[in-house]
Amino acid sequence: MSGTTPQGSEMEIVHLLRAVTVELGLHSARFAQRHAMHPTDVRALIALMDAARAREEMTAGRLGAALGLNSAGTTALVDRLERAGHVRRVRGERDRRKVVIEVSEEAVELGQAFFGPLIDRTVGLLEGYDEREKAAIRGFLHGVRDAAAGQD
Amino acid sequence: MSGTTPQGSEMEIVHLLRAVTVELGLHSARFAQRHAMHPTDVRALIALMDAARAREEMTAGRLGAALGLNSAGTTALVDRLERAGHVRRVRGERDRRKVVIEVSEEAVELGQAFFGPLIDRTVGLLEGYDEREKAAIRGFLHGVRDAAAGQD
DNA sequence: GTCGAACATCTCGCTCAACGAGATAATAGG
DNA sequence: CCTATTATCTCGTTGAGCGAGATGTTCGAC
Repeated sequence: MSGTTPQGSEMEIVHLLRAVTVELGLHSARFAQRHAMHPTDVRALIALMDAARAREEMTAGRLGAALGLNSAGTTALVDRLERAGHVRRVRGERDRRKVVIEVSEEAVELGQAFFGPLIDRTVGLLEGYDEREKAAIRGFLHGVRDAAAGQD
Repeated sequence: MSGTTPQGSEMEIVHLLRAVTVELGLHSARFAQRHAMHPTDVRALIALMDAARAREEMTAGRLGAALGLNSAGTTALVDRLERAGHVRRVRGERDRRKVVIEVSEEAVELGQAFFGPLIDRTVGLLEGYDEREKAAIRGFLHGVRDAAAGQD
């Protein structure tokens, strides 16, 4: 932050954005460590809860693909989560080759207890802004997401 | 998941923020994979470049602490980075127990080539907003960072 | 109906990042 | 100098994730 940048205002926000991603990552890491899980396990639970909210069935294969794991790694991941009681394996009804992964109630509550307060505080922050300001925040985040996703 | 959402507008931004952190994480992962590095190696290089920009010497011990590695892991990390030519070990002049880690020019250029365009696009985005909107973005990011850092 | 190809998941053996414990080397204080 | 302290490295182990291949399931062709 020592003023060597020509446009300090913009770069300050860039660094702030990076700081936010770092802090959110550390927050997830704390959740992982507190519950004796690995970062991958947390990402898996988040993916599973997202799927549940979208009323989509998440199979072992889809989960592995979403996390960038191969079949062996996915099996080990689901083994770990199942052993810890965070998920259940359910053989697909329609297609019995599939293994549908269901998040346990206990894991959902764990996640809400840990991430809920952060979400509430963020929503609280947003309520302090008017529509034009919120539109700016929304537009900026949208743009950054697309810039990061589109880049090569 | 939908326990506290009477207002969709705020939750949309919360999800957008999470999407941004996911995309930025994937962007770093692409950088790591393309250069045959691990996520930890990328985090290490970023920490080293931050230190360099702040004109601070980064020693092996401080680097390990910043990344949450113990001494053995830190040694292995620096070994990897040195073998790949991304950093150099330099024995401390004043205190010869210390090992100062310096980032190679080549690694700096690698990082700029990959992250520079994204930063430029982000700055470009920001230039489209007026001061009040930028203040809102800055304030929001600031608040989220503190909320994530302060929690528990 | 039965056969074989395609598919979804699991098992086995391996590699390598990170850990714990302890060794080695250098500084500072009495 | 001799001891406590600090900084880094070495050794042996653990465990997540990979590649290859085994097992069980569906579906179309005949």
